[in-house]
Amino acid sequence: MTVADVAKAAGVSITTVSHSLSGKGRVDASTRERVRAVAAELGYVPSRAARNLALGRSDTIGLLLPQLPTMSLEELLGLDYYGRVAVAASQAALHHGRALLVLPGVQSTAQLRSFGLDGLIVLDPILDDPRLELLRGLPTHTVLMGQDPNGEFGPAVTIDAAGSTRALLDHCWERGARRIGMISSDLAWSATADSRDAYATWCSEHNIEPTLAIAPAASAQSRPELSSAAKQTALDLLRAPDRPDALIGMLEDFGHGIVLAARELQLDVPGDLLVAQDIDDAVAAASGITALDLNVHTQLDIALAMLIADEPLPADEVRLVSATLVPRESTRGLAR
Amino acid sequence: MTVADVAKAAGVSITTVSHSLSGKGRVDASTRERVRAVAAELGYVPSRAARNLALGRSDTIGLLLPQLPTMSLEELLGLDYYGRVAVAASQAALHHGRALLVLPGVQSTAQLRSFGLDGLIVLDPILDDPRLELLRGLPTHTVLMGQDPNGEFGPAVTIDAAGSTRALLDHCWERGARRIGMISSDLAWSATADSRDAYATWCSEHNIEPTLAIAPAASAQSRPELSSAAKQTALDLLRAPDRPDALIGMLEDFGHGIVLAARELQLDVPGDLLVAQDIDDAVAAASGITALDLNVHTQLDIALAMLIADEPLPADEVRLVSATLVPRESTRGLAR
DNA sequence: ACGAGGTGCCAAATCGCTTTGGCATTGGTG
DNA sequence: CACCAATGCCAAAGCGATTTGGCACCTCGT
Repeated sequence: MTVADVAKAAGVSITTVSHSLSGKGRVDASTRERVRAVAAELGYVPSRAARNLALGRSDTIGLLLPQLPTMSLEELLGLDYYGRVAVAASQAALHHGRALLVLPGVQSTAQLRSFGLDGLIVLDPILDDPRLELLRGLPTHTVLMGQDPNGEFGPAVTIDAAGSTRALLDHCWERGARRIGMISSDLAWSATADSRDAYATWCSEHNIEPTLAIAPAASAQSRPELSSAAKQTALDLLRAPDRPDALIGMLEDFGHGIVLAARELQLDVPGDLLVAQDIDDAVAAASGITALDLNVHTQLDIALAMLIADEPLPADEVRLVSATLVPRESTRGLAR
Repeated sequence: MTVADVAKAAGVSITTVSHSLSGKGRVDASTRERVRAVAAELGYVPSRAARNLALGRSDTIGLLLPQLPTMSLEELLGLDYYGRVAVAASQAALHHGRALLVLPGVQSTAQLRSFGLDGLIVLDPILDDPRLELLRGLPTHTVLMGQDPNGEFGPAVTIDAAGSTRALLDHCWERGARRIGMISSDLAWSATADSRDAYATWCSEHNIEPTLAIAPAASAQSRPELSSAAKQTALDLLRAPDRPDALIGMLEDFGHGIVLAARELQLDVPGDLLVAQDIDDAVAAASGITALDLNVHTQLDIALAMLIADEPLPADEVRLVSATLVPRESTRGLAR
């Protein structure tokens, strides 16, 4: 079933069929409708390969999933977040009339090029991300989703890490916490650094001594290790004299780890300790842990709009998206 | 950068370049290596569109995500499972040298055809699935992942629902439970029906009165409603005289709902009640709920192998994959 | 009545690759 | 020496769409 078949059936030329279907050339309205009817009748669907070749574009966008040096791909991708983004990105792309290729573990520029993408979303770049090297000289338009660690690539769409962190802190403050600690990770996301800075600033504004601990995540081999790393770190903090009355976990599963630590020390959440996490997920929802919704759909809509835009965007174009606080049981309020 | 450029640079014909790179025609070994070197030097990557057009295939496989009539796509897709499958399928496809398109919410056959797929995985078909209608007369090879509700389409790869259910039951039995109840859902997956049948059979084999309850999931609008539906159902069962000493939840979040119910009734898990779930996810892992690992990677490997196989598979080819029991705290054992 | 300008349609070139069929050249054989 | 087969290479014909440029015809305005 090709244009030629439709042309023959409609008694017109191939050109006229193409013009009729695309609405581009000069075709009599009645002819155009007739051709369209014939095409529909025959169930004609244009060959994507031929279109791509003729038009020089593929209407396909890639989603480059992250890689961490130590954590195996399987484990890392076990994080709900990446699955959610993959599905949400596919939806958004379809919505914009594009197809989306999910790309985990792409190794070489050649492989990346071989997909003939005409747009690429790079998810959660980290410092010295090996993937960024692949992008050099790539003819494809690229948008980072997450913060650019070197400030070298762009454009990007990212969560307003500072604002989001402050939202979490403010929320705990409102609920009565006065010694709010943060458990960050050693992952080289620059959002991590921004959040810590925001935390330090916020503390000094509120005349609070910051309590920042780093839980080892970069060396974790599996997902449960993330929460137990957070748990150990939380235990140390909570055993200290003058223990925090609120703890914020800055990675998936950290909130849960903190809750486990509290339980072990027989501390009530939220009676003795408020707990929050900087990213929402199924575990946080199920455990009633207050968290930030990163508004993945919004981020992806923006990313796609940037990719699809006619003129290429300036490399320093960075669009910030605010996270939405989802208050839950874990920050309802301290006992007194 | 085209074959013509490489040909010119290497001083050979286009044919020779093509043959050298594909290793297909008759080319002198030294010439072939020289051409390859030149191509690598120039960073030549063949145009996928041109390949696809010439070869008449796209090396691209689609993953058709499920749709439920009532639950919104966003909510349904919020289930971790689909995100995990999407990412795992992408990995598997890449591994087989294919690209994978994630397709949520595809509406028409025409849209489906427009992607020029040469393989399609249909995830979790339900009874009267509107998507199955789209497949009629589709030139594309199709494999169902999940059970075929009408037994009409095939081939398929699916979890051995009966065997898996029995594995869960046996596990609870070994851990001392003697009144094992099941909370199933009203979703029209045929695996659901198979599991219930297996449950009935198992019970009669063990001379046990079955305790089967159906929690409303098909009408749920959001994910938390799933666990609260399971919770309500569990409450009813647990308040009954001669309450079950084990409950198995047959849908994501059901295990958690059961745990919530037990907590509300001050029943200890696993001291007073064993809890298990038929599908593993982050919440089950975090809550220490015993669950079945559906071995998504294995299923996908098989599905891809079936799609890629040279001769088309018989429509009744169904490959069963066993689920793996992941024992956790929730079934450690009853108090006495 | 004649040219200008607009309208409706089409033939042919193009995108970049694969593959068929054929032409020399070489090497081995009777 | 003549013949056949094998080898190395290439020109050209697809794949199925888009798009350019041009040909006829029609309709005005003068």
